[in-house]
Amino acid sequence: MPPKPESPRLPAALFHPAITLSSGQVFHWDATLDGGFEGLIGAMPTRILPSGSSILVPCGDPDVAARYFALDHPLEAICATFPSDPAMRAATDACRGMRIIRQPPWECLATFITSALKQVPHIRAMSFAIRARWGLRIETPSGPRFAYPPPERIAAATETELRACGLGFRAKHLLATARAIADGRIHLDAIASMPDPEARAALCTLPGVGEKVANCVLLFAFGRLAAFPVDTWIHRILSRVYFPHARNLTPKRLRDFAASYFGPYGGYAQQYLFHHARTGGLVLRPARKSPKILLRSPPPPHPQ
DNA sequence: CTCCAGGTTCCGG
DNA sequence: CCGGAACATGGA
Repeated sequence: MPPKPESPRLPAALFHPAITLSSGQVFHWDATLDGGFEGLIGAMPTRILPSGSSILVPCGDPDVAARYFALDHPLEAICATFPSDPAMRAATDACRGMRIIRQPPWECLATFITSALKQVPHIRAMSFAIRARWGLRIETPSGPRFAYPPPERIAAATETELRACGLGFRAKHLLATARAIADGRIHLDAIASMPDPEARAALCTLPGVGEKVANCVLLFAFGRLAAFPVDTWIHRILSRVYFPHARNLTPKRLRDFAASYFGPYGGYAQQYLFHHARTGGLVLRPARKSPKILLRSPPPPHPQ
């Protein structure tokens, strides 16, 4: 349905929803035919539609949307703090308007627990399966949607049921973490007010949460813009671009480098590098364990 | 068939 | 602190 003429309008001079919502920080939004997006912010049905230097909010609460999409982040100033090497500049140009959004902590944490060794489309599929099975059904103008189920709901599920959502070995981790939170052994809102190192350490006590997932939660839910998740892509980028001759890069060395090189908005820099590389802007061949050998002719058959 | 994916955990140097 | 291996599932 077309947006009503009186749709609330948010000023957003530098906000690119398509890049933001496809950049692998959140997984449950749908593009609409008119170039907008729809999804849930928590349990609030929301639709946004870019319109010039602002966005229309035909459905949902504009204030909630403004906070969720972090329209208060001073993007120009943030990008100005990035190091000015070629890779960083290219990524910054390619990702103009991408924002690090503020997700509800639990659904961010749970989703990234399921993300281990999965591709972005799989993470999305698992999120939808979990939502459809245990989430609150919410009617929206374009049909029903499902909120992410709270920890108590997942804590009451079985590992088998979670595996049926495609979680594999991640099912055990999500279940144990949901129970830790549902039982009150861990308080996410307490973590929200801790300094970065303490918050990171607290998150890492949860099953299925290591350095990388903890940093994703710090960055994508708690607005800790210096948090720098190192996944396979970022590992490749840092190795190839910044340590082209290093033999064995340890996680610790990459952490130390990232913290000092990318600065107070390292999380933004990380997300721009990640998305630019993942969308093909930075050509990075995956490191193969056994490099393929080019042959002039096909190898002869080799029956046993 | 093989390889890989927004990793974490557990184990032995 | 470091390197390896196991861990499920689905798509290329």
